Amino acid sequence: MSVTIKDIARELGVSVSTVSYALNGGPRPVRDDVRDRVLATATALDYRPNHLARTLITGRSFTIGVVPTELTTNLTKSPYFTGCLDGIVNAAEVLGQDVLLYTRFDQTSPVAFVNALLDGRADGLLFLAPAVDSPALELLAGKIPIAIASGKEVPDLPSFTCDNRHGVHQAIAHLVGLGHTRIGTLHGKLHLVDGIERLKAFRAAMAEFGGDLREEWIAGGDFHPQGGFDAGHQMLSKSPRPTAIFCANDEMAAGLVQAAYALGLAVPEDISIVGFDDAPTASMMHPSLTTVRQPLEELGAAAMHALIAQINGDAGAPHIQFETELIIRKSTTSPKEDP
Amino acid sequence: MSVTIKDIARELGVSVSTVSYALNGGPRPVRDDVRDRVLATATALDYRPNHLARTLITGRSFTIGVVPTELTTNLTKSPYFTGCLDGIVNAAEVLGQDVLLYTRFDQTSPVAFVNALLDGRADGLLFLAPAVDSPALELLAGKIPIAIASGKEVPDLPSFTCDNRHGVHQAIAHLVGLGHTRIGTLHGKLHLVDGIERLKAFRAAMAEFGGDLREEWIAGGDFHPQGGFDAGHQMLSKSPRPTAIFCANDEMAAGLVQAAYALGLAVPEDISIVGFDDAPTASMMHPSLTTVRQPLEELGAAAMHALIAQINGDAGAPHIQFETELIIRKSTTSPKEDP
DNA sequence: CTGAAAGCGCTTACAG
DNA sequence: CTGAAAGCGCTTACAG
Repeated sequence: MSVTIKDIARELGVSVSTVSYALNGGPRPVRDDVRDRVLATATALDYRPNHLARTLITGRSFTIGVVPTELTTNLTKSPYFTGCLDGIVNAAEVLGQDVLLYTRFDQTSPVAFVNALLDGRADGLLFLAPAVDSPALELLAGKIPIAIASGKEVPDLPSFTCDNRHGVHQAIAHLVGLGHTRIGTLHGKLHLVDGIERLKAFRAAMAEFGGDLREEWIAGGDFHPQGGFDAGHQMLSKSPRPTAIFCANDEMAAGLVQAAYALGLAVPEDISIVGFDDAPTASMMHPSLTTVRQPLEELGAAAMHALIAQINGDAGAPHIQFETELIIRKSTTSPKEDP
Repeated sequence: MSVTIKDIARELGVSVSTVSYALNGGPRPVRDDVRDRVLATATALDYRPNHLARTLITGRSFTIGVVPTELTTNLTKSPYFTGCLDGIVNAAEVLGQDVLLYTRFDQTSPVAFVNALLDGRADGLLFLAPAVDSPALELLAGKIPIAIASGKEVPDLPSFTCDNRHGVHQAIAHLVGLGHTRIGTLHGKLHLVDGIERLKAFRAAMAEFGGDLREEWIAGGDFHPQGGFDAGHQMLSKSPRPTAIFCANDEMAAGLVQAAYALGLAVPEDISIVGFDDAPTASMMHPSLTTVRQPLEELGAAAMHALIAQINGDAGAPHIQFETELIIRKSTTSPKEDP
């Protein structure tokens, strides 16, 4: 039904190999006039190469599969996801790769999941914040090139994260510097590396600075705005409440700000709030959000480059931690004097 | 190198057709014990079906290609894009489709571009805000199922937009109702339908309401925050300046707010600002943004469903306009009395 | 420089 | 219920 190299070959009375080599410009030489006629006929017949057939033979699809954590609804609403994807897509263009989003997740079995990822369409897989307990990475390792963004380190697989420990330390040091001692945290999902590490780093920093660490000032917000609102609302309703709260991402911080407002609290006067990521919204919120910036685009792009390097046979599986940067805005100030 | 149905057939001493039918559960019946042995052997050998080979024969990839307007850097930073993509991805999961992002654009020739999109990997193409002068749609029509989001209507192709005319009318009516007569606009890209229609609707509404329409209060902002800042800064520096500005999207509105602040103007006291889209940032900005909401997720999802219907042979190419909704927030108020 | 042929991993008529 | 074979549209040794 669609035009193939066979049609061109028949039309011209040459072999399909000649057509193939002419179309590809090599590697076998083709007589100039033959090549010209092949090209002209291809255009005349409106020939279009079939990427599938070529990939089936060459084993290269020039397509990278992106595997998000899990398909929660509104995946693309996540600033983490879009930030990384941005870097990935930009790098993909430079590297001549297309991006296949694996949006279907067969939760019934890891095997089905893994099979779906190994169906031949992608030359490599880029995992975005994989769950630490996901068996997928182990099942996949060695079977296809893989790079990991914001996941746990796996031997022989390149991985890219931000320096969570240092980032959280910057945030807590900032709050302590402002005079806070009663500091709480809204942590993220604890099956994700970023969730685990930021909570751990929070505890470590509080211990280091001798802050007033109370378990009721530690709550989970699932990395989502609503979770931040709910957990924050509960934490701020208690007495005594913290004078500052570190949130493991900006989305929870946004929810927390709303919770504070709902309780009639002023931000930052009554409660200082720090986020993480420096999502696009952070600078536009009211008040603008003090946050720990991680370079998500660079992270996604670096993972993409490492993946392509791996596909091309370049050895090396770097584990890179990107530096974080504390961005001080208007959501933090010194605590009020105790009454 | 990887395990194929041939390996299973050889292992069991049956034909590849039997293996194929057993694996697929039909359509040809396979004796129960044979089927069980095939399945067991497939698992034992760690067999994984090759999606490419199957697609090559069946002509169905269960993959939809998403074609963004153009690959500007930071594509995924656009709330329009992520909003639509969100709906697309959600619908894709429901419909059992994967999403291929066409990120490489061969700007050198429309033919090369079209060929890339017709390479066999996608069963259908979903265009996001295609340029009105792009030859791609005409070249592609009839060769592959297509659905269009926020593009111009093409006969026989399903298309989905919001009701730009009514949306802009709502915005201007709101401003006029507040007492504004000196109203300007920051328009978007004029090679996109949304850009064209919103500007046209602005002129129409101003004519209808008898507002003070001046050409120097009409400027282009390219749909980007920086463009909104630049064009807004210039417009607000002039004298007389408008008391209200309608922006063709929220990103430009955000830039315009910054421009107003940079000039020492208060929002909304000195200048009322209305956006379009109701992007996630709109409610979090300071001041929160009055804007015309269009249901981007629904729009993306509807386009996806129409595309799949088309692939499945269901006739009909609906041209649907989604209703807009005016969301009144804090960036608009009555103009100050003239001094 | 060129052609005939094998083969990538599948599906599916065709013939029992 | 099953096997042998053709074929999807390509690339690439093999043999001139």
